[in-house]
Amino acid sequence: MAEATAAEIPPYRYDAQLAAQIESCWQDRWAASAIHETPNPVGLLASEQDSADTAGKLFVMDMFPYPSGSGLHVGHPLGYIATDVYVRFKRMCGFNVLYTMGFDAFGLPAEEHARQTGQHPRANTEANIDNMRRQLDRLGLSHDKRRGVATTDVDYYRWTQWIFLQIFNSWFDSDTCRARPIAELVEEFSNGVRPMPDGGRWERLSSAEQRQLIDSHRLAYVADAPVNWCPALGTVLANEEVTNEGRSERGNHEVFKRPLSQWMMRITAYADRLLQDLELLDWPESVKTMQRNWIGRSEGALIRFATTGGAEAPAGGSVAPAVEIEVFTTRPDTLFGTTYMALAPEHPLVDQLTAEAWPDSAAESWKGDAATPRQAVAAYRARAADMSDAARGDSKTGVYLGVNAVVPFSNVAVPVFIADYVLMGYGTGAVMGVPGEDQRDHDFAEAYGLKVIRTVQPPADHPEHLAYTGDGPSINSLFLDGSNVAESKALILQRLQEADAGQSVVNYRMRDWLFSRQRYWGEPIPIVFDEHGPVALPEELLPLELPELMDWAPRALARDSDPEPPLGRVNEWLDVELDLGDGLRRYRRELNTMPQWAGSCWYYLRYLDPTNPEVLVDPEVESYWMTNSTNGPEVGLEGSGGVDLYVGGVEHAVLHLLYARFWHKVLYDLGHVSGPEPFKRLINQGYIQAYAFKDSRGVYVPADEVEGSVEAGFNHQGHPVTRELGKMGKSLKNSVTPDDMYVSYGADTLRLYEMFMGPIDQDRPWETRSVVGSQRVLQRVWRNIIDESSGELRVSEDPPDQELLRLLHRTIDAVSRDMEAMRFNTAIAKLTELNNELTRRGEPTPREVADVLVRMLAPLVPHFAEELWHCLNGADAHSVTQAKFPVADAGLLVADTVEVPVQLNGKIRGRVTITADADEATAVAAALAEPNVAAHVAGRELRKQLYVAGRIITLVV
RNA sequence: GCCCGGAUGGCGGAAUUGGCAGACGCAGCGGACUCAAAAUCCGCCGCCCGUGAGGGUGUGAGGGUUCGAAUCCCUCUCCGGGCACCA
Repeated sequence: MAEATAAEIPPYRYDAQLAAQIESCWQDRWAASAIHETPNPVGLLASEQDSADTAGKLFVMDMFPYPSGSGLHVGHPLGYIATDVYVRFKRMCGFNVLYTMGFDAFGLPAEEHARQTGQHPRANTEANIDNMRRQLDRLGLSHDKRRGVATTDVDYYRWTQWIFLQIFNSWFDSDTCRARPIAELVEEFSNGVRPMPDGGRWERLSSAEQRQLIDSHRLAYVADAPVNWCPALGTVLANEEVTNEGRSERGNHEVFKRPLSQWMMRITAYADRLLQDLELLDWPESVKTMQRNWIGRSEGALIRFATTGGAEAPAGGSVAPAVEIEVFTTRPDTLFGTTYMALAPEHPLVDQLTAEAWPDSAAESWKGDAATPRQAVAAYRARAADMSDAARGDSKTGVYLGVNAVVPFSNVAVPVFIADYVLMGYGTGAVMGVPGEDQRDHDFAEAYGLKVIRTVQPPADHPEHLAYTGDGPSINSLFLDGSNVAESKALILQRLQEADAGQSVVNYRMRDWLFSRQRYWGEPIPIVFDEHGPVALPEELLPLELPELMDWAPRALARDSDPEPPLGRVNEWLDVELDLGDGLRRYRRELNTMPQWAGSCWYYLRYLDPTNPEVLVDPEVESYWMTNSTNGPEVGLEGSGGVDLYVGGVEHAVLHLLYARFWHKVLYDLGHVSGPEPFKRLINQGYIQAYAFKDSRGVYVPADEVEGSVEAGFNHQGHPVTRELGKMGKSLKNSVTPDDMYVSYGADTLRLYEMFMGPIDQDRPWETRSVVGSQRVLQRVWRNIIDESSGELRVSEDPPDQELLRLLHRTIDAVSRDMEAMRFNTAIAKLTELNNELTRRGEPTPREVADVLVRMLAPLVPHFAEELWHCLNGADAHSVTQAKFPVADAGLLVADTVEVPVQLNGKIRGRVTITADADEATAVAAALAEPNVAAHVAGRELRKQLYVAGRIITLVV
């Protein structure tokens, strides 16, 4: 059978076998000649050769992958292929392009996978990286291999720790709105330039108090806060890592709020800058919107309410100081519609406020069936604590504290409740209940029989049972009456300020970033503790290496257990004797590690100067690659700096991309980078989807074992199954691996197919049976240049005729523009059209055409093009990588004559061929002479005529 | 509920942003070559009427602007994504 096959298939046909030979041959030669290595302007990676003739620099990146170990499917490399095609194109246009790929190897995914396979995370991670490298190398990606860092490299995380120390040793100066070294804060406090928060004097504080004050200003700080504890993962999680349903983003496990002492990053200090600087970025609008929503800026007012009644004076004390409740509201204009007050159950004032006994005014429904307010509060709190945030969702419940609050100006007393629907985490954890203008408050008021006072006049047809949130004149509002919402807001704010009862304020939804993880596989935090708190390790002690632990798995997996960092199991590591300036002393190490996001916050910077032992990145190298003002005609986006093009999945819209922007801004403030933003242009590549099949029980069956068709129905081992479209992956049993495609078609065919499937940012369904189309295209190109049976060139030395030459240059023009705009699907279509014309002619291809065609194909199918390039130019020729991308001859783009459609009363009635520079009269005359047009005009009077040059002739009769 | 995207042949998609709807590919149909099949090459391929030339109709639905609308405006339907007691 093998013989028969060999006899039938021409020996030099471009098939999977030949493709594999070509691909491995050229990959070896490219590697040997270091052809993809990109020089830096200075430093260890500078080149001796002068590279002055380049068109400029370009820094292109993919979001680096987690080496998760289950290997790649064909959906993973979509973005990588796209960047590689673009990078190769730009190199051929003369750009000095930085392009490489690293691995995000610390963190939960890698450790969870290691846990499942039982291997040590380091061994597992290294094996996974090797496997992924092999799969990716096979695609022929033109990475500069010298620059591909892994976040788990000691040489890399040494600098992650260094950045942590930079952040720890900084504070946010809200006057200048930027981070400054902590030493400057100490200086300002001690020399009196900056007033102390409590009005005291720096020298009067003990050294422990001084440290406490300073520590409370740091951008990285330890705080006791309610955090997201995920027992199943054995760690706490950032808000960004918890889903709306109150479960872990990774693994979908239960998450509970519990107070713990944890490392936090003061990202909230940067909320406004993170928001404003989005304007500088060329990012998808949807990602910007997600970040805006996450930051959640809202303008409103803080209003203070006095309270009456309530708890008696503390034992032994005199009179209890008047307790004030502070609320945040975006609608201060509705103040006089306040008919109750509601606090979060966890609100710190609740204990002070709660009365000993129910006052006479208390309605039965407010008491929660309890004998005293304290009992009611205790019962209600116990119930609330047991529920996740999400579960607290739907109900509108609460209990009365037995105490009243007083509305400023009107002096109306309103009852104070604690209520589920008020969240401690937003605003002040207390709201003024305004049933007239807020639907949630309206629901609550209805449930507890509270009054509804409208303070904005609703339209006549507004239903009685609904809150009115629109604009209108204020009513029932004393001095606000008659003003509209905006006017009333301004007016009440002014009066509140004068009365010292409130002020305008900006509130954010975003919280500080919880930075500790009770996990082994992460960067150790370079901090030790003495009896007063955290002490930074000096830079000389970096890297602080992660100890090799055999017993690394998390243990605390029960719901009520406490987090237990694995690093605490190593006694000799836990306690350490150091001389940090005060002589040799014992310290206790920080046992938590950094979250998965730490390493990915700055890897793009290390790509620039990966081997620099002195600094994170040489400033000259950094500003060379990260300044993009000279590059591209974009208006209004200059000055952000950053990676020229960043491609990755939309799933990182708020996590990685927000954290990285935050770190970059801190580094910018401290003078370590030259611009305020890390990624100037962002593209989210779409997902590759695939059909998945379910049997009658609803269980997924392997998609590659399913037979049948849409018409005939699908079946698996004789049983009918149903088809659906979903994300490719193990869970849907619908993965197709690149390795499968390499065996059947070769890497270049896979590249071409993935780029041809559709626009880069669109989801698209994978169809293995369509891949053959891309292979056939390459086979036809091959046949137009190489004789399949002899392997000889099929190229003529004659110049192409005018018609072919014009087609060639039209193709160059269109393909260049498509490549620049990353519209690879249409670029491929146009190349296919040109090649189809060559096939149609059936003659040997003119060398000039073959040469240009091969160069245009080189970015898309680099091995294939390299092979043909050397067939055309001899084995000793330089690489097609170093050839110039063809430039269209403008003179050949305009034809002498054009065929123009004729539109009569809105319908196309024919086509006429006229000279390209014909005027309207000539064009219309030609149109009227066209038989079919003439027949339709049939003597009627021409009412209107129009000629859009080269496009259309429009006639109206 | 709010905010973004989408919807074009049997399928993936194209249309220079208001100017020939369906490029290119898959699938399908017909032909050439072949003893035959595969491969290759040539042709057809939205729907309806017509032998044909051609005519009608057609870009989720309805309306509008325009000489001209897949593209702009209004109303609606469906699909995908994000946010959601955020005071």
